[in-house]
Amino acid sequence: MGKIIYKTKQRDEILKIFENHKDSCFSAKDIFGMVDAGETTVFRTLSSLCEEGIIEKYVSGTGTHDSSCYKYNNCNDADHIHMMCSKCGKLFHADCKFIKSLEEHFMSEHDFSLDRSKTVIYGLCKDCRNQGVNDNE
Amino acid sequence: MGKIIYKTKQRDEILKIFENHKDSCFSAKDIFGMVDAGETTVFRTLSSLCEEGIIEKYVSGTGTHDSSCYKYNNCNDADHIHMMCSKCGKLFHADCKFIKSLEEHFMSEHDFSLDRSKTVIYGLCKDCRNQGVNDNE
DNA sequence: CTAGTTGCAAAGAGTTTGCATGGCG
DNA sequence: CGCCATGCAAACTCTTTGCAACTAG
Repeated sequence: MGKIIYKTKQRDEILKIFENHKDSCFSAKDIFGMVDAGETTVFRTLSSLCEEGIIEKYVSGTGTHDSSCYKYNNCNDADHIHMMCSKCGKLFHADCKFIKSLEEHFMSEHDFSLDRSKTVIYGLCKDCRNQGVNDNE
Repeated sequence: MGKIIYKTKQRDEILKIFENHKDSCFSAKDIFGMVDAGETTVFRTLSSLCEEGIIEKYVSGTGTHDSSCYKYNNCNDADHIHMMCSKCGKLFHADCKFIKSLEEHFMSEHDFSLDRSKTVIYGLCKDCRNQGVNDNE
């Protein structure tokens, strides 16, 4: 059957970071800088945690060298979806009942079962819109 | 003022691919394999076309080696949003009025101006759901 | 002729793999 | 003690940059 997961210092440290910041996104590099573990271990542990469903992998298309980011998966019970500002890169929660009807719409009208944890709505957040700055880059 | 865009064989070939497959996504590598142009040129042309708003850049978080993909931008006049199946990777259109209210909701309730062309809804398409196969990878 | 374009080669960032060592169960 | 985890170094993928030759306007 499946492999046994060992409890090690490195895995523990990494896991704690996500548990203590359930709403934050971290890149592999972020994590690497925060724990006492090798790069390889960080990547491998992140992969494992993803497979185990404990964290979720996201892709941010903001910069030139885009790196994946990882976040604690507390979407199981919450009715929210993520919004990412394409300008500042911040991640927000749409934590409301509307999401329910969103899912229902996609299911009934488009035969598509929306995956709340994978979907990210892109756009501009309030602050970035108010700044009105239109820097093309 | 802005730079003049030259009409070259390479740019032309690349552009034609997108125009002839307005609903398909291509990675830089795909394009590279389809035209007679150097890798650098492909990347640079794709960037240019993005800046000009002719195509759009997407990020696909499906595999291990994630590469960006590019698609013709026919979103200017259409009221649709994209749905990508996390299993088969196919891209669908949600081409309906609901999107309007979706945008309105995010704006009024969350102060977030949704970017239709960047946003991709992830989930499972009809076919993949019906197959019922739950392959973990 | 001039400014934008091409493409090779090389650099660069992010991520994965090979392999020997180390540690949990 | 066996199997999984660790981490260094090296490989690999995707993308960008430098630079000299080229070409559209």
